[in-house]
Amino acid sequence: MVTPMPHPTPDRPARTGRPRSQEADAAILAATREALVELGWSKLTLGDVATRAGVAKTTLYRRWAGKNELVVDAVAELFDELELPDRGSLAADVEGVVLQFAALLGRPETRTALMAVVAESTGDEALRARIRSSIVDRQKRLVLEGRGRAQERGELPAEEDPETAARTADLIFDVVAGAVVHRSLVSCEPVDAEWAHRFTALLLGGLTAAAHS
Amino acid sequence: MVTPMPHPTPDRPARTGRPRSQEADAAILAATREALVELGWSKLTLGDVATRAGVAKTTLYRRWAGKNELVVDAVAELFDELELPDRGSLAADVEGVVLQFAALLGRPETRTALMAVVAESTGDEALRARIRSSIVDRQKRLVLEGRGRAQERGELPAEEDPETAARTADLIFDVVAGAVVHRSLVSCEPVDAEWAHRFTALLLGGLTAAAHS
Amino acid sequence: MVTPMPHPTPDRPARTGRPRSQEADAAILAATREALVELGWSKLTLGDVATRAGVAKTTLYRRWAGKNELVVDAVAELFDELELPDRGSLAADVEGVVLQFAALLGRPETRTALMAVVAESTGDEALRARIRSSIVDRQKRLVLEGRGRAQERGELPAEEDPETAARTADLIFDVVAGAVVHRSLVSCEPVDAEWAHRFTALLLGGLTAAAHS
Amino acid sequence: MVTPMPHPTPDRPARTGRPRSQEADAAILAATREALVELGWSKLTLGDVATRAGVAKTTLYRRWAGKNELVVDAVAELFDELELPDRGSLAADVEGVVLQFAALLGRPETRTALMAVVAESTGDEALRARIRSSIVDRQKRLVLEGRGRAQERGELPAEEDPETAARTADLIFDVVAGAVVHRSLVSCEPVDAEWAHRFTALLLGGLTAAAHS
DNA sequence: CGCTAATCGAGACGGTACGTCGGGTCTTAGG
DNA sequence: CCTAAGACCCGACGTACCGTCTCGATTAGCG
Repeated sequence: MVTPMPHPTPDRPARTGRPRSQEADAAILAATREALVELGWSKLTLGDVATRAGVAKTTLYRRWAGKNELVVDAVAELFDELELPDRGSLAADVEGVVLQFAALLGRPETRTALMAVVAESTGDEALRARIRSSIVDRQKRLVLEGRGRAQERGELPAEEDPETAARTADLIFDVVAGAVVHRSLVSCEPVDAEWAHRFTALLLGGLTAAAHS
Repeated sequence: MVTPMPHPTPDRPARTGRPRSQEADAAILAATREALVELGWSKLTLGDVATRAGVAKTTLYRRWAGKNELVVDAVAELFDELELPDRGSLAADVEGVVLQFAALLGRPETRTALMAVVAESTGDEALRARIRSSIVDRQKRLVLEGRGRAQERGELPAEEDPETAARTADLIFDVVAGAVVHRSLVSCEPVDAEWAHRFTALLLGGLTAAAHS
Repeated sequence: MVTPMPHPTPDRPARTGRPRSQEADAAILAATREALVELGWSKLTLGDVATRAGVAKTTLYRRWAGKNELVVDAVAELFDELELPDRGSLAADVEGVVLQFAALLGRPETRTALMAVVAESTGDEALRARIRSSIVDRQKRLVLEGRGRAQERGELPAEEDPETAARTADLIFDVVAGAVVHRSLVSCEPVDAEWAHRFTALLLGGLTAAAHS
Repeated sequence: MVTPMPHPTPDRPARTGRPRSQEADAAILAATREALVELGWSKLTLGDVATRAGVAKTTLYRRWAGKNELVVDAVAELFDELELPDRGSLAADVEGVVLQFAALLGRPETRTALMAVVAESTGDEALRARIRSSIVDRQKRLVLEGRGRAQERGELPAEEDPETAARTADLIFDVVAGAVVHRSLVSCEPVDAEWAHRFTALLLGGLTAAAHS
């Protein structure tokens, strides 16, 4: 399957014929999330999603090329909820976003879908790219935003080398996201305020120590 | 499927009837890894595994309750390869194990299977427990071993409170494993010597900073 | 199996969705007869029939509930070939239909299938009814037709009591069909012109004798 | 399968090793009849028969080559029950044996097994021979016995030509057995005293009429 | 207002894999 | 040599989804 009808139709207005139903899209995505919660990834069925959405299977396949694409889209928007409210200090900001992220991963549709699509993507470069652009990379904004805010506050020095800065941001992103995901989904231990505090201390301590070396 | 014959038979010796073939077990696990590499998780078929192993499908179902259980067992032993060779310093040890772990995750059977079974486990407590006991928890030994060695060397102080020590070990484990997995499988960036070095600096810096606070 | 979709749909027109393929039905029934000849009843496989018919197994199961039902339908129409050509006398007509019937039972698909479905039907009232309505009862027409023709010729008197007439017709039917089947399939002796002649003499002699008593 | 261990061991006394259990044979045959009644032919399982008989599958396969052979043996002896008690006249004798035969066919194990093994035999000459020798031909004695008795009584003339006599006996056998089986198993109508009387009248009338021609 | 064309629902289609079951064989330990 | 037990290979079962396809029936915008 190669995305036979790429997706709605961004700019090609399809000026003739019956237009696609907007409600169908919303109903399908909602039904997908609902089914994910109830059934998990592997037992989720496109036919079942169609039934839940009150839609024909054909309608579903006209818009998405398969399970992977559908679930990625259904889950992606959930990740846009993450924000970085200004809590006054870098440490507080980090703890805040860690807890927010953990709360997101605690929701069944998210925890199920995230790992599943990542797993599915290991042999599919196109899917991997879609995940990164739709989900992962969009969250790096949080790191950059947090660093910018900390620099404004004077908690962190302005970086000299932009390349080093980018690499450090990537490192932080992998450490934060990886640790929270691992704690939450693999170790299956709670990401509570206490853990967030200890983790934040470790991270910021490491950053300042690394900066002085 | 309800795990009709949970697994071989550890202590119930099944003293009657033809004994189960030891070679079949080995052939099945090897075939599973081979098929994982070639096909990936979702296209892996138990019938195909049986064929590759030169074994009847029923033989396979006698021993494992399904795809998940089989793959967990097939992959678990790969993780036992990880070791902690003494490289003379804590930093060198950490970098070594990070690179080793990354190399393991770079192998197709591992990268494919690990995320998939974790994903599958989000709605299945029994599977989650099996993964933890067969794969995850066994690697915590590396953290404990590394810390012990560092304490012998005098790089780290002997911990005062055993509970705090355990929590710190868990934290470190989640940070290391999570960061490497995230870097490798989600961000899809290489875990090379340079990244390992930067990560180790961050981790150890954070540890000593946290210890002084 | 509980006849999930009893059969095509005689009067319910199923006005929505893609209509069922007529060609598929014909191909399946033909493939069934072919497979019966080659393999016999017990080695006939629905999967194999589907393959021969160039049809998916599901298509087959959509229409028939199992092997029995399929074979009954596949064989039933063969029995409609039987006719009662006017040979000028009752005796000649009877001999003719006996030989025709024997020829039909000599064909491998018929001889194999008939006994098998009858055997299967001993514990299945629904199947028994299906066989009677699809195969057996339809041949009683031959008895009635032959009697009518003989009465027109004056060979037999018009019956007085319709109930007695019906019972006699049933008796004749059982005697003719039973004797031919038994001779052909159980005793495994040829039903040739000579046997047909002797049998006809016995039957007609008995009828006239019984009529006079 | 070609009867790997022909059958018990008629004259070869197997003078060494543990002797075969006599009780096992009886238990297996009884269990076979029991299972036939409950399950019918096609759902009868050799494993199930073994379990019912309290015997290992191996034991069963050592004695019989398969389902067909086993069932033939299990059913054959039931047919030896048929007798021809002297009722004083040929007509009464015939009616008696017809009713006896119908009663036998009314028993579930008989009705099920008879047709099934006959059906199975259509493509297997060896099985056909086994059935004929074990079941069918043994019943011809009834015809011969009845004729002999009728000749003693003077109801029938002594036959002149032995070949004609044999052919007539075969014809009668096919007509009687066929009609009763067809009435009972195919038409599914009761073989009661009334039907037996009408049938006997037809048969004997036909015989005397044919004899005069 | 009618045409054109893409949409919608429904459901049948050819496939592939599932997990189970029965057949018949083989391999144990024990009688 | 037999027996009970049970694992073995094999092949068919009937089911579930897959992704595609054909239907008749809606909707739009354009002429």
